[in-house]
Amino acid sequence: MAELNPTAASLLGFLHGGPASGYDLVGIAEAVIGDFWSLTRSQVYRELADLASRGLIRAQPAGPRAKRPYELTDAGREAFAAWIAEPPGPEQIRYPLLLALSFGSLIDRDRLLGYVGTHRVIHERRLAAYRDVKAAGGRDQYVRATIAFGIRYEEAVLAWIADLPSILTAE
Amino acid sequence: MAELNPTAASLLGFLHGGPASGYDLVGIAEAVIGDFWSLTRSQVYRELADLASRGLIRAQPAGPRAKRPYELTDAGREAFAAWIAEPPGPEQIRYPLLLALSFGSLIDRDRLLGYVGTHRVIHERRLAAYRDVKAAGGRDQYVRATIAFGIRYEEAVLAWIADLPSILTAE
DNA sequence: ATAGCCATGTAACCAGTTACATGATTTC
DNA sequence: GAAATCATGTAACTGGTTACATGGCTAT
Repeated sequence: MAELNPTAASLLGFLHGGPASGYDLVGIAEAVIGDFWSLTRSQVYRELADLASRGLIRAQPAGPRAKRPYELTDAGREAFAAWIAEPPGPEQIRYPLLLALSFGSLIDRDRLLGYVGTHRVIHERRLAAYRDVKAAGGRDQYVRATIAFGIRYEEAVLAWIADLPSILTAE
Repeated sequence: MAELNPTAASLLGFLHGGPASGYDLVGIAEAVIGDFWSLTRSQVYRELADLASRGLIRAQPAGPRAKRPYELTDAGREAFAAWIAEPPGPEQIRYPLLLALSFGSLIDRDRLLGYVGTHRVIHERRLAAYRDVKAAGGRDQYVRATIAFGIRYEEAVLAWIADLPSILTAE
């Protein structure tokens, strides 16, 4: 039995909450893990087709608008359990702003600072949004834990941006 | 003229420092941008072949061990300038530990805490390594700025991990 | 009835990873 | 002359993105 990739595994994870269609799953995934695990519609449909062909999920009779909910099978539950029993790998960060910054000596200084300013606004908004979610309370403790990560992360980025002038004007 | 992808663009960026072979570039990239922009050998050789076919770089006569250094062409310099003049996109984070945590209700609690502990050690080591680099000083201000990011980031992750028990024992 | 959104999916491409394969040079 | 390592690259696959295409349902 081939291994699950994390994206497929997360679909199985969400199906523990009951049957859902591809469309539903895209929405759930964006809301719950979208901040640190991106996925696209195409990918979801492809993985669902693959999971179904491997017997890990089963299509239910189509509902209105050809909505095709999938349900977990016992094999799917087992495959998820096997996946989650493996230690999670290291995180991957790809940050184009840092890439641009690495080549700071080849960029016009004002342009570079403009990029940083744009990102500062983005991170301020995200931090505010996370704080709103946190203040609203609710959700399960695990989702709250991921939001706590988001808050720490955004705070760190903003602190770093605040530090930048003193790093970049030196010399 | 098709756009450059960030990986190809970074190769052009490094070639501003003088001719370098694929092997050299892998080493430089890992050292300078590896913490927030991963790339593999295969990718580098493929991008170099592509850049050469587009006239953005030019192979120099091979040295010992078939070492084939490439140099920037004027067109390459222009292409890099055009790339860097575009605002950098949003960062992408893919963090399997957060994914596992999202499904915390489906995991044995001790196992989950074990995963977190493993990552705490990893982040502690990385933070220490960044601080060593910082203390050693030197390098250009832009590289120092990316290291400052790394320090802020690792500190944030560790602070979050320290918070976790209070988030997860509630309820 | 028609406009807008819901919901599905396919196709083509591009980027990233892993595994394989080879030969030259240096060091002992 | 053997072992280690430097340096190159190819092949095959997997995963991720973008663009395209279609039709059903709902609200007005």
